[in-house]
Amino acid sequence: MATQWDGDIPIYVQLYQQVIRRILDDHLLEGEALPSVRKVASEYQLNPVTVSKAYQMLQEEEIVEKQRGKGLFIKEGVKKVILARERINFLEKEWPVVLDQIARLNLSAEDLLADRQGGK
Amino acid sequence: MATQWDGDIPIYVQLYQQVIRRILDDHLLEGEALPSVRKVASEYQLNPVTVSKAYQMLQEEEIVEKQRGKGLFIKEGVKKVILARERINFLEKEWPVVLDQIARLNLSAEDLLADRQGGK
DNA sequence: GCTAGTGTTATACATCACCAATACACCTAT
DNA sequence: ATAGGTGTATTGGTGATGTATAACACTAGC
Repeated sequence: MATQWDGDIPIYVQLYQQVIRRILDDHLLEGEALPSVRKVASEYQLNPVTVSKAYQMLQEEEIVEKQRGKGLFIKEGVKKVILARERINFLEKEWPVVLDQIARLNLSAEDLLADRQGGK
Repeated sequence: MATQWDGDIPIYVQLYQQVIRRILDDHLLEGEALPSVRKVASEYQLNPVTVSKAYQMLQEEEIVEKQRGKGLFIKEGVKKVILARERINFLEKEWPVVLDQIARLNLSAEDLLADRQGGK
């Protein structure tokens, strides 16, 4: 889905982030298998090892489980954990920086949040 | 002021960003000289060439002007230009990504605006 | 003229992250 | 057993980053 890569971020990190996003968006469901490294690699014109590197991050974080010779599977109950973790990370790390920038640019966070559409 | 460097971003880019921020925050004023490369280098334990690299970016963007043998000086009228440029960049590139993430994490305006400090 | 201050350039160097090519180990089905 | 599907360990190349060192050209003050 990432039409192009952000040259400032390693591709395998972007792939990792994509999986996280797809889990949160219910495009990847718990219990499902990740697309194979070779499939992703051919889809994006990458080396399978590059994809594997992204998948290793997911294993280290216990988001995904390896079944030898079969593939990687999304663990049960993981969406909830990711959601909680990402919320904390966003609120503590990313959002304060954004707020700083908003203030520096003399913009209003209230206005920006109010102006979004489809918000509920 | 950056107590530590963000390992994911080249130091010279962070130095560049710092100058931009200091101009917007009125810590660096139009007409003023930038601190010399050697001073900054010694302050942060860096190589002068690394600092120079940041200063070159500022020259290429016409934010700063070289006076041979004297130093680099912030051009007049530049704050306004930077502010406009940064606003556009923020609204078109950064903010949409932030909004996406906010939606994905089901965060509300209350969550985001609750207890921030220094608000005006 | 001399000295000390500007930024810049050139060279060499070490290090590291990134990514690709290859080969390997494993599982499953036929 | 063979073929085709998993992920991955290894190796090597490339480029970016930052340092070290030195030299250069210019300005300012004495």
